[in-house]
Amino acid sequence: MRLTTRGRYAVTAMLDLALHDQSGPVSLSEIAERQGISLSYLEQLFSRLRKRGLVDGTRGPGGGYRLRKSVQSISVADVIDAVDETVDATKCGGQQNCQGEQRCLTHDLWADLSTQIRDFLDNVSLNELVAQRSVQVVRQWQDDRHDLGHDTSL
Amino acid sequence: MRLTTRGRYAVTAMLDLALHDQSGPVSLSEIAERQGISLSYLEQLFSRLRKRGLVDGTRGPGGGYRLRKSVQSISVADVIDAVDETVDATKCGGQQNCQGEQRCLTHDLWADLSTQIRDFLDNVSLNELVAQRSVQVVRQWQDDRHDLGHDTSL
DNA sequence: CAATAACCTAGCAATTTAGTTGGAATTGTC
DNA sequence: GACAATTCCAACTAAATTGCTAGGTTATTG
Repeated sequence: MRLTTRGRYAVTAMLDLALHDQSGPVSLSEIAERQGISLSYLEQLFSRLRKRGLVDGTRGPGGGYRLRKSVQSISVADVIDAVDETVDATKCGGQQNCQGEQRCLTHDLWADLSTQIRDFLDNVSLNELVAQRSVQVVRQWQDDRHDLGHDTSL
Repeated sequence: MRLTTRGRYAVTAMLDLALHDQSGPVSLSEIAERQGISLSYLEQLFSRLRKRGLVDGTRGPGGGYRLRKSVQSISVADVIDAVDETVDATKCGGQQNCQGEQRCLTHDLWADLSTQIRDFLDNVSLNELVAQRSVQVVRQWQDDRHDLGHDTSL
């Protein structure tokens, strides 16, 4: 199945955006610094997020990205789908041609698992993440750290 | 996370074993043929399964593998654990050092998801798979096909 | 015009994966 | 005892993927 660092990075970056876009667009370099993700890699991720209509980008000084939809209406599954084509535990992508032209013995098992994962991720929205205490704690830490000179070792 | 073809192959092979070991040891070449998995690759997988105590191997003509425990007591999670070290959606493996020395923003999300997946796979045992109608259908198909000359195109 | 930032394309080093190759060592059968 | 079947074992490989870099261009602000 396909649930990799790329998806994790995308969700983390989107959450960072959700936490900071009240005061206007958030630039990728801010996110890169706060979340410890390479800028160019973020650009690639946000290119996909933009094409999926999850964010809007504005160029030039003071520019950056904003969420296009409300935090309630963006699920973690939306974000992962945007960057990581499939969240599917079957080999065949649900096509039932896992072995030759036949379904493999365990097709249904993987199909069921995929459904479980999808249900879970569909039902977590960005605003639920924002509301989590653990997220707020980390957020505080990160904001403090990057308001001062950002010379903490990494 | 780590839930790849290797784990799928291992579960499929173990299920094949569960379906056929009433009549004595099952050789890997049988499984390879029935399930369309490379023999040498199966050998590598069964080496791990054996080290984890899930199967017993006997050499020589008429030899092969048998389940070491009952089908009730082997879960899908057991099998995947044996071949694919981690089923963990976090980057840090639960260590909370996902970003520098800090937890990343979304640590808890991935930890929760990992728990969900693990619960699901823990609660599916080989005998439940054996009992599934869809498995029996495919089994019938595969057995018929390989009892006759196995010249069906692949 | 200069700086900032999104946007775009190509490539790359490392890792992982599924598989191959080439062999032992063990055991049943003739 | 020869031989074949089979597990067992180690090293290698081709292909894909991943996270990232390099090197631009376009648009916008001041």
